[in-house]
Amino acid sequence: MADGTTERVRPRDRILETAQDMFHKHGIKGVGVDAITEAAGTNKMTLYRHFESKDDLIIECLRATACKAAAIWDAFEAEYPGDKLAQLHAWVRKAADMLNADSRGCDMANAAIELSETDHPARRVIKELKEAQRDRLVSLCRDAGVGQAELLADTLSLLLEGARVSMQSVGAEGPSAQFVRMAEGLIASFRAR
Amino acid sequence: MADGTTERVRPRDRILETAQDMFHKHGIKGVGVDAITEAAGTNKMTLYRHFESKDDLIIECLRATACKAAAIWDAFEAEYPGDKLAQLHAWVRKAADMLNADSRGCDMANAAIELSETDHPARRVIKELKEAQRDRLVSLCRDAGVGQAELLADTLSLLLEGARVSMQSVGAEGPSAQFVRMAEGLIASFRAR
DNA sequence: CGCTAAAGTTACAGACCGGTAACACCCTAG
DNA sequence: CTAGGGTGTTACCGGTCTGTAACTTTAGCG
Repeated sequence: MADGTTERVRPRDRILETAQDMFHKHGIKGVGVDAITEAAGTNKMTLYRHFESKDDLIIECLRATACKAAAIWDAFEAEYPGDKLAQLHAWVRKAADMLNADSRGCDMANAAIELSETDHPARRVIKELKEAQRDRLVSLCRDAGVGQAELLADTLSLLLEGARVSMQSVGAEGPSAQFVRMAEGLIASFRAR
Repeated sequence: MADGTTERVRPRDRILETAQDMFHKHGIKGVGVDAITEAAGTNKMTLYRHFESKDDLIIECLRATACKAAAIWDAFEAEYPGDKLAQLHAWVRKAADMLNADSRGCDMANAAIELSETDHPARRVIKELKEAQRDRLVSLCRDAGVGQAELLADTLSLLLEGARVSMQSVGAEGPSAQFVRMAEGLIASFRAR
């Protein structure tokens, strides 16, 4: 303990990272600020000096995860520069990898379900970030030369979203196990016409 | 108030009905037993005389909603006796209707997300009930004479599950708006081969 | 009527929650 | 060396949560 990694990083970043991880694993309402600060090696006062409230922390966490997701998208472009179809297949592969590696699904979708209050401040952020991801997938499908790009993108979106939640209800051996086959079949089908 | 409807129904059933409704609207962790009993026109002691714990109440609520879902399935058979393909299309229509009528999604999926503890007693019930629904959809697809019935059923499952959660994150104008077109397209595509 | 079982009432225990106040500390910039 | 901002510590507030105890009231039924 007391290693450089833990000590050098600013408390705010440690809190943000820890909160992301704990919200993801245990859900937002399943984690209290005390548990977060303790796991982050700090205390509640420091948290409230950097974040207005727990709701504010939640929002910052969602923005942070959205940033990480954007970095993954950028990696597709870096790996297959200009080849949008290859990037689309990479998206399918990456989505499947993340399904297998983690069974707690999408933080934003989970948050939307947990925070049922329609006027919760996090809701508009969730919608905004999810719409950005949707736009990105639509663009990818369109630039890959697929007809009805929006319909394909939306179908893939729902498939992935469904796979992530199905994982949590029926488990990994359920319908989500066929995600890659479904997605690839859809892409092929949309390209054929 | 104090009308026959409220008074005649046994407290246990009133609690069960009210809890289902409130869990659905506000989430499981978003509503306490006090609020449930008050809304049900009774009190906490009576609740705990009929249910061992809140977890027990949760499980009974999930079983009750599964029963209601089963009744909807039975209605398909009653409306199109023997015509499995018509029943499959009725399933799509009904799913879309429920998407439009209510934006809080599937109680079982929501519960699975909210109750992140892997050993929560409700988890095995959720899995069991979801698997039963999956089996039913697979049978319907198979009996409708569709090749690769399991794959079609699983794809439709994920699409619907995704639509229900997408509804809660991006809203009704998001990808879920295309659910019927996607589902019908898939059925047609699977039947064509 | 009178008995009994179910239901209502009140109060409480013990834990946890988000959030704040007051104060001591330490590290670094000047 | 010193001043000051960031951080840690402790204690606390008011509220909510699940669950229980003891007692009173009500309702059905022979």
